[in-house]
Amino acid sequence: MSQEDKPLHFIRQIISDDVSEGKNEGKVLTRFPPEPNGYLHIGHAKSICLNFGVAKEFGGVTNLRFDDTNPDTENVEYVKSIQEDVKWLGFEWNGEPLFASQYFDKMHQFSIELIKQGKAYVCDLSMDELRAYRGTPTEPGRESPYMGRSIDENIDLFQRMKNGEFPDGSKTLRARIDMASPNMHMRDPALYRIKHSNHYRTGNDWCIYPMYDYAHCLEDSIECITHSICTLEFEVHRPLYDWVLESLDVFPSRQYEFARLNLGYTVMSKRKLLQLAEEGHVSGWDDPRMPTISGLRRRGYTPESIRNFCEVIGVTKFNSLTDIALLEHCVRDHLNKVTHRTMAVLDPIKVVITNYPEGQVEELDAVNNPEDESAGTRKVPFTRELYIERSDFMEDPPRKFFRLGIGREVRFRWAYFLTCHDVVKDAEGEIIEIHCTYDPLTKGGDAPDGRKVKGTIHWVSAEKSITAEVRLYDRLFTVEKPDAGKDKDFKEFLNPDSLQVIEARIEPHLAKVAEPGYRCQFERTGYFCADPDSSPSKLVFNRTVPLRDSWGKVKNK
RNA sequence: UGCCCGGUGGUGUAACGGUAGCACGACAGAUUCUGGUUCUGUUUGUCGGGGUUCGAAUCCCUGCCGGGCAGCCA
Repeated sequence: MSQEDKPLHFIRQIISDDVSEGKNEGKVLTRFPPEPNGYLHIGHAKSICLNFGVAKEFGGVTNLRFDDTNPDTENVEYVKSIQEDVKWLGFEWNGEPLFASQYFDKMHQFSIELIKQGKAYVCDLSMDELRAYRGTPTEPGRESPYMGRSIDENIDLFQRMKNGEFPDGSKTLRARIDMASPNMHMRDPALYRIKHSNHYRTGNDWCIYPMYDYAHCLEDSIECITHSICTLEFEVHRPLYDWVLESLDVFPSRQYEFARLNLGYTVMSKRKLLQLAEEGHVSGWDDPRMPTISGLRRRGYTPESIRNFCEVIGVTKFNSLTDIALLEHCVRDHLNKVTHRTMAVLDPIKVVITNYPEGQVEELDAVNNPEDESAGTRKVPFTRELYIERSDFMEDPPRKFFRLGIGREVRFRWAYFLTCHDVVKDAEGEIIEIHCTYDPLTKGGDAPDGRKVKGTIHWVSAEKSITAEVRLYDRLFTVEKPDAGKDKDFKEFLNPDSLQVIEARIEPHLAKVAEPGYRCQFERTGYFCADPDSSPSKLVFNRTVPLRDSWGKVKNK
């Protein structure tokens, strides 16, 4: 999609206006601020593409900043994976990765300033008491009995909180705003809580940690972020964001909110993804069925296709549910252009060519990618005994079936026209062999007499093909909104058939080229990607996405 | 029931007071050595009611519907 084609969604509009008005000297600085408490998913990709994309469009850059203000849930494994995923998606952040924890000293200084202004106080209310004092969305809260403490007393108490004199949960530092505000977040929100926890970066330097609402705006301001883009649920936090920055008279970063991505037949919360990984419903965060970046990567998705998806879904403030078909379209669209074709038989049945010489092997030329002539050709061995898909043969086919049947002639891709004459069955009546004859004059796939066939099917040599494990994935859940039910756990909707492992027969040349991460199209079936589990001695492929199948639709009618 | 934010075909979006368009999906056809790709066509929409205006998806009022807010999570 070219620059001009990109819709001017409301975030682009705001930034474009700011730049043309000369706000911040026309500079644009955004940030991507993940909390390192889980792996990134496709919803984060939307945010990444937005933040990095829009900054770049207007000549700006983007900071990668880890919002590590809660040491209980965060760790370096996540920090590492997040950096990998952002890079893999094709984005480059400004300078070194940044960490909220780098600013703990500054944030602490700022809070002393707030206390001195009379805008913050130490509160001894317990969590339960605070809940009672806070009121509800429809009823105002009540002022804390500790609100009237003197500035000196607050400074002393806050110092002692920092020094570790008090146990977890015994005190908080709170902003003094308005307990009667209709906005719950303005009812004297907690700024700092006591947490005697070891932080993966600051160790035991701190036993008080800043809350999101206090920390995030300051992180933005300290870095002079011009446009702080976040999701809709933070909309009601914006008055507090502005309150902190205005009270401290620091760089006025501005927060803008857009609707997070919801995708059908999956879940998008880190908590739920963690649950799936930890409880073994999937093999881990990078299981190819997961909507994580690492899962999609392992599944065979390309960064280009994910970026394109993030562009076409748009950016609005409307809560929507995006059709998974759109994501699949994006990956097919890209893979169609770039992947080599190869023949792989997923559910093999043997074909014997009764008039083909025993022991003869022909190396036939096959086109690698009809969409890209520069992809060249390869040799495929053709022999007397072949495998084809079981579904490509029917003993008593309906009229619309264009594949092999008794008395029917079809083209074997890049090879010959073959006509079926007979089948061999086992004791149960199951077909175990299909007997055909070939027409030597049709070598290469065309008949010199101009004869046409309705169907072309793929095949591999029984003798020369190799085996590979193929993992066929289906949607992880059986319903479009697995987490919609209030009384039903989302795991009740897990699809028991989301993974099917089969043994396929594939073209021998794949043994040489299919390094883990190698993507290709198995003709007529789908796009596949060699898994990290794959090795030269045991090839393993993941099905990224099946090809569109208009025959499947006809058949199922 | 308080406050905040939303509502355009089946889905996702565009239209910035002036012809409701695009993409995905679905359906039909053409092309094709992949029932893939490509191409063509069809289908379906401004939440309701008032107003302002020559003219409203757009501005105003009102109703309805959906989402968010009561962590010492982010």
